[in-house]
Amino acid sequence: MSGRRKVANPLALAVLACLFERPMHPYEMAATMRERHKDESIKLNYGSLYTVVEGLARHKLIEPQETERAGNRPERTIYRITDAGRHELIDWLSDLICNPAREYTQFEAGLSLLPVLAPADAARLLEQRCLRLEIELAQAEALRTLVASRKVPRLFMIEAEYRWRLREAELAWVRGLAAEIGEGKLEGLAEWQGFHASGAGRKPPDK
Amino acid sequence: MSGRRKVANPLALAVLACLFERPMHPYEMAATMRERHKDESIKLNYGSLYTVVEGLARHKLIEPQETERAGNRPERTIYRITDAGRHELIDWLSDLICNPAREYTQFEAGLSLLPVLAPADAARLLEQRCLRLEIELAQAEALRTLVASRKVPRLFMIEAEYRWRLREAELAWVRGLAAEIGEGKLEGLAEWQGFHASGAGRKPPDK
DNA sequence: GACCGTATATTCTAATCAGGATATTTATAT
DNA sequence: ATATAAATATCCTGATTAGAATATACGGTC
Repeated sequence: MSGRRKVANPLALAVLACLFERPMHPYEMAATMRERHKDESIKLNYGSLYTVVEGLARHKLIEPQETERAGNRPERTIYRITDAGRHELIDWLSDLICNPAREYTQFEAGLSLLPVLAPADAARLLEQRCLRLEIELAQAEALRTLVASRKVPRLFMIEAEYRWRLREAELAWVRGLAAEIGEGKLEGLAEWQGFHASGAGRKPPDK
Repeated sequence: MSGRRKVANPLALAVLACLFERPMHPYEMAATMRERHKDESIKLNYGSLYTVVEGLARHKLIEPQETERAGNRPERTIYRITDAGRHELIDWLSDLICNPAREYTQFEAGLSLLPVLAPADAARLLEQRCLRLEIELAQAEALRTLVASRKVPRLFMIEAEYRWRLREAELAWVRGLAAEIGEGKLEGLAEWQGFHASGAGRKPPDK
């Protein structure tokens, strides 16, 4: 659970996890992550993947095993994990699991500036969000069914389950907030309205 | 609710919000955000702040109003928001509020790779997380009291309330998961254990 | 057999970002 | 009086990152 990591991108963790299983070339790692839907939890794009692999190799957490080519395709380098890499993987992963980290989400950023919007607009937008969250959750239902039918073991979709739970909690809370504003019950609503009625944010007259 | 923004860093949104109130120089924006605890929801550091302000000015969303110096301190530039900037602020903020965005959190990344850890270790780490979440929530209690005492209107801490709610939901879920693993009730646990008992992740013998 | 879309595989580049360096002023303690 | 710390204010630079560009192969269809 050491200090700052040499390679900090979570994608690097996914790379280590792939190579923990068996040696692969980068493109195959990407394919593996996609197939297992890990790219929904860890941002994956090729630009970053190759940079991250390079970084891991530079720090000896992984190393090239061989380069080969199939037919006339571009040559590809197969990497394997090192002992240091295995250690880093476990250490890093343990860290992520046991230490709640400060995260900066888009919605929280938006909420923190909510007073900028007029109360009525805010209420309408929050209701919109509820609708969209409901749609999202309905779509997730399909995946739930998949797990329930034992086609995919729950363990392998545990991160999706976590995401749903948080979305549900979010929905419940946002619904409440939208209602409170809509029904005029939020503390401080009068001031908020007053602030906007008195022309906040309009272009100030050039004196 | 347009496509990709010219300046995408949420800090830029905070800058626009500050200038929506009144003209300021960058350092004052930072001080304002800190004072209002907005830096807990929007990542703030000086390096980014000045870059972002420059970007906003380049795109005419804000513009320098005057430069002044107090005593012998570095000269400072006071910016004001433009009409385009006011529009962008409302548009962007509305977008954040009404569209649930895909977020990549550290914990979700960790969860998605949970099978890499041995079940017993995973359970222990998840319990650890619960303890730390409890501490976090206990500390937040102080802020709750502040709001309850009407020193700070609820509206101005609404983002913190949201964060607590999600943390509470997380705690409940993680507790459940840790218990299921600990008590051997998780579906697929036997396979997971077997996988680790059979030497997964140990250095493969060089044949 | 010519065409088109998708899969295989990597590299390049422009832009963004975080962290620290810099330099002065004011407040506090010695 | 002097040292030290904290606040004021900005800028620089290396590292990271995302998106696009590149190039070949394969599988199906008209």
